[in-house]
Amino acid sequence: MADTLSPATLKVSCSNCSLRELCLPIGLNPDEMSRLDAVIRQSRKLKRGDALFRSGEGFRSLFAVRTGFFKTTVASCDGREQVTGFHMSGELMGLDGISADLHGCDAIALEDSEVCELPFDRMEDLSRDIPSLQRHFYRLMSREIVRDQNVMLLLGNMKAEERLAAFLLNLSQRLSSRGFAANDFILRMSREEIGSFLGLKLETVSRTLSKLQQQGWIKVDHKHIRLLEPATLKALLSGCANAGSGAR
Amino acid sequence: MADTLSPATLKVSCSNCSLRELCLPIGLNPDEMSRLDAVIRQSRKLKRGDALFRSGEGFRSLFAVRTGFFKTTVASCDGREQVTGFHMSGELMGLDGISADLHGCDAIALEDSEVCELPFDRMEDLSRDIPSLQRHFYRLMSREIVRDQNVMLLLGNMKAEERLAAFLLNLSQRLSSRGFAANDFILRMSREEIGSFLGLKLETVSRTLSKLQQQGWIKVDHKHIRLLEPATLKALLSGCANAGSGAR
DNA sequence: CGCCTCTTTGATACAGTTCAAACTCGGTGG
DNA sequence: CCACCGAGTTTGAACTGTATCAAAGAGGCG
Repeated sequence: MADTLSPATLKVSCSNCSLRELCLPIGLNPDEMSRLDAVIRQSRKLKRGDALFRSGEGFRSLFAVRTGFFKTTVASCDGREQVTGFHMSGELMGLDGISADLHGCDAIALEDSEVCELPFDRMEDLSRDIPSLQRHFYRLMSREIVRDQNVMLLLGNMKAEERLAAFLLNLSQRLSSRGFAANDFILRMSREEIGSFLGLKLETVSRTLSKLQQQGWIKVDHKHIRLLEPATLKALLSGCANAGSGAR
Repeated sequence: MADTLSPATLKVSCSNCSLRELCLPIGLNPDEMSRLDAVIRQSRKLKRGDALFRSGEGFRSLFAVRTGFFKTTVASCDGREQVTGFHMSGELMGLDGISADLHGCDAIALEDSEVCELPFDRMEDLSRDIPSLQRHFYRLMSREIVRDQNVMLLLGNMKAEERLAAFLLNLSQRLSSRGFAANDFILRMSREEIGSFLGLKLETVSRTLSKLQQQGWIKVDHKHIRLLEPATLKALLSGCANAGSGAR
C-alpha cells in the first residue's frame, strides 16, 4: 500500500494514528497493521448536526471517531427519542447494525467531526486471519454490552442527582484518559440530550446541575463544567454499583 | 467424536438439539457441526435459585439455556439489584464477561434448568475456522446490544403501564416462537423481579397489572397471565418505538 | 442590534414510591 | 385433617420526586 501523504487524500493509517491505543489496542505486528490499514477507508468529515448514519439504513461499516463528538439515538414513532450514548475519539459506533444488516440507531455529530470507516465484511475477513483482531472485536462488543447494562442500572435505580453525578464522572474519566483535564470540560450536548440519555426532562437536568452547584460540588457556566469535588460526587454513587457507569 | 448415548453422561449434541434454530441458527455442514459438538461441554443442571455464575467470577464460558428460565442481575454495593434480563431456552448468557474475562452479572435459575456450556476460547478458535460461526457470533452480540438499547428506551421514556405491556408482549412473543401459547402463560419471576427489570417497585407492578386487568386487556391469576386483547396492548406501545422491546 | 435557541427558575400537577396492613397460597407439623 | 406459618401479593393512604406548564433570562449568529 503506497502511503502517499498527499494532504488532499490523506489516507488513514492506523499504524501511526494517535488513537491506536484507544480504538484498536491490540498487539499487531507491522505486517498485520498494514493489512488493517489497507482495509480502513479514507476518513470522512462531518459538520455539526450531520448524520453519519440513520436507523434503518443498510449496514456496511463500523465507524471510529477520530475527532469530534457524536450522539446515537433510537427514535420512536411518535417523535420521542432516546439518546443511547455519547461517543468521543477512539470509540466505535454502529455495532448494533451487525445483527440485522441495518443500522439500529441514528449517529449525529454534535460538533465538526471526523471518522474512520471500517467496512465490516473486510474486517470480518481480516479478523479471521488475525486472531488478536478477532479477539479484540469480541471484547469491544462485550464492553458495549457491559456499558449498556450500567446504563440500565442507572435508569432503573438511580435518582436525578445520582444520574447527573454518574454522567459527569463518566465524561470526566473518558476525557482524562484521552489526555484532557478531568475536572474542567465543555459539554458538547444540550440539556435536552443529557436528559434524554439519563431518562430525565431537560428542566430536571438544569435544576439538578444548579443544585449540585449550590452544594459546591461543581461549577456550572453554561456548557463549561468544573468538578470541584469529584470525590464527593463519587461518594454519591457508592452504593450505586460500579461507579463508572454513566455514558457510553 | 464418539456420540455414545449413555444416559448418564448424555453428551450434548448441537446437531440434533431441538433448539438448534434458536441457539445457533447457522448453516453448518455436518463436519462443522460435529466439530462444534466436540467443543460444547456436557450440559449442566441447576435447581431453582442456583447461580450459574456470579459477577466477578472468572469468565471461561458462555452458557446457552436448554431448559428452564434465568434472570441476570447487576448488583450494587448497597444491596440494590437491577435485573438486566430474563433468559429462556435457546438464549445465550455471559456475553458481558468477554470484555474483562470476568463475569459482569449474576445468572440465577428461576426454575430447575439445564444449560449447555460453550468454552469461549474453544469457540473463538472454532469461529476462526468456520466463517459462518464467526459471523453468527458477531450477530448474536450485536443483537444483545440492540436489545439493551430497547430496554434503555423502555426505562428512559415509558410509563408504568407501557412498560408492563412491553414486558408481557415480549414474553408472549418469545414463548410463542418456542411453540408455547402466546396469550396464556406462567410468569417464572416474582413481582419484585419484574419491577427491578422494568425500573418499578413491586407494588407498582402489582397495581399496574390489576389496572390492565380491570380494563379487560389481560387476566391475572397470580403468576398465570392471559392476554385477552394483545392488539390493544400493542396499541399502547405504538408510539413507543419498535414495540418488540421489553425483555432480553 | 435584535431574533432565535437554549437555559434557568418558579408554581403546580401527577405518577410512582413508601409505609402499612390484609390477604392468598403452599408447605409443615401437631 | 386442620391450624399455623412465611413468602409473595394485593390494596389503601400519604408522601415525594420529577414532569409539566409558564415565563423570564442569556448567548450566539445573522
